[in-house]
Amino acid sequence: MRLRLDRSKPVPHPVAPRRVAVTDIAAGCGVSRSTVSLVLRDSPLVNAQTRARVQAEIGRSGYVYHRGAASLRRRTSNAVALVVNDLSNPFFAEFAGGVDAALAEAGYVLLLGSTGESPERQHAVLASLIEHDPAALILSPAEHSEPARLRRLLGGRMPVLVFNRALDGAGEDWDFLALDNRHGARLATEHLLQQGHRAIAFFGGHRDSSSCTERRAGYRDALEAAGIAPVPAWLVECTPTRLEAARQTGALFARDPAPAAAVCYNDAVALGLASGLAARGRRAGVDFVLTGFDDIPEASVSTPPLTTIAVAPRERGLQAARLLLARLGGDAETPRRTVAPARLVVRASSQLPQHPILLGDAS
Amino acid sequence: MRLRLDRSKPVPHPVAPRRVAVTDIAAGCGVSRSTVSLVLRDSPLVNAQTRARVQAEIGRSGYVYHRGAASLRRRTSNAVALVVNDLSNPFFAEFAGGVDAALAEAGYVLLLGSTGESPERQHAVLASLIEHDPAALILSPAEHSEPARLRRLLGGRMPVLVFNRALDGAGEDWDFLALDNRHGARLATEHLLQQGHRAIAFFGGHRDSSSCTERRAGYRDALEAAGIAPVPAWLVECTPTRLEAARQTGALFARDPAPAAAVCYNDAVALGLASGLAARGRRAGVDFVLTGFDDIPEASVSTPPLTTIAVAPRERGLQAARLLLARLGGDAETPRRTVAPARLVVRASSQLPQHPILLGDAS
DNA sequence: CTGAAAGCGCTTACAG
DNA sequence: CTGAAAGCGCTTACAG
Repeated sequence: MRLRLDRSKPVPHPVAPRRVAVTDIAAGCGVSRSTVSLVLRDSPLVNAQTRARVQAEIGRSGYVYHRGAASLRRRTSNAVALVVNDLSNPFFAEFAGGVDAALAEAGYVLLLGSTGESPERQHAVLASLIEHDPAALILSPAEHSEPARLRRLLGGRMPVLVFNRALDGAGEDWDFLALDNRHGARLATEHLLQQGHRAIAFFGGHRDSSSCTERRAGYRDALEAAGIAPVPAWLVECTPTRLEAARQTGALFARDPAPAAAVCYNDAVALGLASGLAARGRRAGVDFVLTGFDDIPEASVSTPPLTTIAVAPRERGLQAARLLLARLGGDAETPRRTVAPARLVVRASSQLPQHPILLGDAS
Repeated sequence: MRLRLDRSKPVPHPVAPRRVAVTDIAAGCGVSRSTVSLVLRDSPLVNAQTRARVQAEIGRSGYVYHRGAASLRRRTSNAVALVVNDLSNPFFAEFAGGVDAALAEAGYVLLLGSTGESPERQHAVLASLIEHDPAALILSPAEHSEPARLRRLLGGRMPVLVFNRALDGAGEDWDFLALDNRHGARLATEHLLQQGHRAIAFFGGHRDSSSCTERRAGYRDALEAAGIAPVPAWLVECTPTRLEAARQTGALFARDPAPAAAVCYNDAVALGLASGLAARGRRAGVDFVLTGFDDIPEASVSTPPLTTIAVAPRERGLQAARLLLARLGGDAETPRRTVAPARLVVRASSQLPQHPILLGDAS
């Protein structure tokens, strides 16, 4: 799917008729265009009766303010661009919903693009969006993004907030809103430790993704704090989809001793693991415990319901938009890096029913 | 949450420095602005060497095409506005994802807004979006929208496609992409009938919403075709959320004889009903069967997995965008009303295990 | 094949 | 308090 950045074709239409413009309003009520403009922008300079006449004419004529023209002249914009991975992913959909809500409330408009995790597509989408001169950009970078290339494309044109995935070296002046991956994974691991488990794997994700690295670090933190040496064979990689996780289930049990619990990279992986276990005659939450990450809607209705780490993506969206709006408002105080809290949500998948069996070499 | 349509404040910034514009490119390589413009738009009129020089200068200078200015002059736009209910709803998130993909492929950009089912918010959001002069609009109307008011606001300015909810009387020139609610509900009902059930309720939704009316009609169609008279007490209304559905479960069993099966308004309602049944000691898919509508992601992982009607929201998004792009391209052939197919997805919730018990007065 | 001029719809000093 | 003039960045006839 190639993006056409072709400028010749957007509308092969017969040219539109001239629209109602300030000129028409001015003529319609015998004032100058300047006066109409002042009325539009609620200037206190205009005489009340003049204002009323102009407003009546505006109502009558079906006039629509042309923001493009105003932005061109004033060199400002009330659009904010948001680029995410994919709206089919509820995490990003919720995030986008939060961004949208905060922007609408502030009178801004949202320009949306998606990358589908492809740096090429990301480049094309951003190139297309910046032509619309957004006042700011919120970017959840595709995996394998090149910070320097993004920097070159976006320049210092506008405030940029990077979400979710670090973009090291892209520039000190870009904001970064991070999820607390490390702490979240630590919470999940500690929760399993507290229930007496010691043979705990880390399942899913790709080592070269920053969020996976961070979550693994949190897992290791918790194990080390408990005096447990991580078992390398218990770090199982897999593409973070349900299907792949189900397929990779066997890898968890390839070596002896096998783990009896797993901190999963995310909820999709955890749900896949649960069905992979079922296929091998084991039951999640009964003879194997696990935790997820994200708290997607399915987590609470799956069987068993999934213990997971909630990151409140909608709240992150609100937060991201507000942070950026504050920058637009001239705020130079707020630190560039914000880490959003992660919260443990305990459900049945991590709790053995009735007679908890302590597995592994519990001390 | 009031929308500010205030025009004075979007950017309280110090004014931006002048950007690199065609004038600079022209000066930078000793040609006129006209020539630069022709190069930008890939005109074949330009001499190959001149073109090369101009392109080199464009690359060097970090020039970014200003679509706002071009659109102003040409009276065109390559933005399309999309207004949905709420991105937190996976149905709309998927739909928006499809719209986005089709638009991006065609070189268009997406302006997104959401109504949260409020006609007031919808009005404000649309008023804000049209100031950005979108080439077309895709609108999934909020419940209780007033067609005439929308018509007044939007005028005949641009092609409009209404999705999902009929907007009668808004204008013959607007496209309408409908889901086949009636046929979908009929399929679900027939599926239950084929398994021998006759005591089938219709559960959830509000009578005054068009999609509920249509789905009820499909339910009635199937019953009547099977020679069964609908029992009025088996039409149970409830707000289509999981929680409300769980609360209303009792209403299904208020009268004797009680139904032993239900066609639910949507998946959320069906899942709520399943937990409401559990709370009363009945098990969905074991001693009560049910179907949903939408095929949300949870449907396949719930317990039991939910038989439902798939409407493929992402495909609807692609379809909506393509339809509108065709209109922009001058297509006058395509009929104004399109009905998207609904497909039955059979899972365990509608199938009694092992020994199907025929309930009600099976003939 | 290239350039000078006008204009899209708005706003902003600057006069009055 | 109001108006005439210039200009944001682009494109489009029209000459040459």
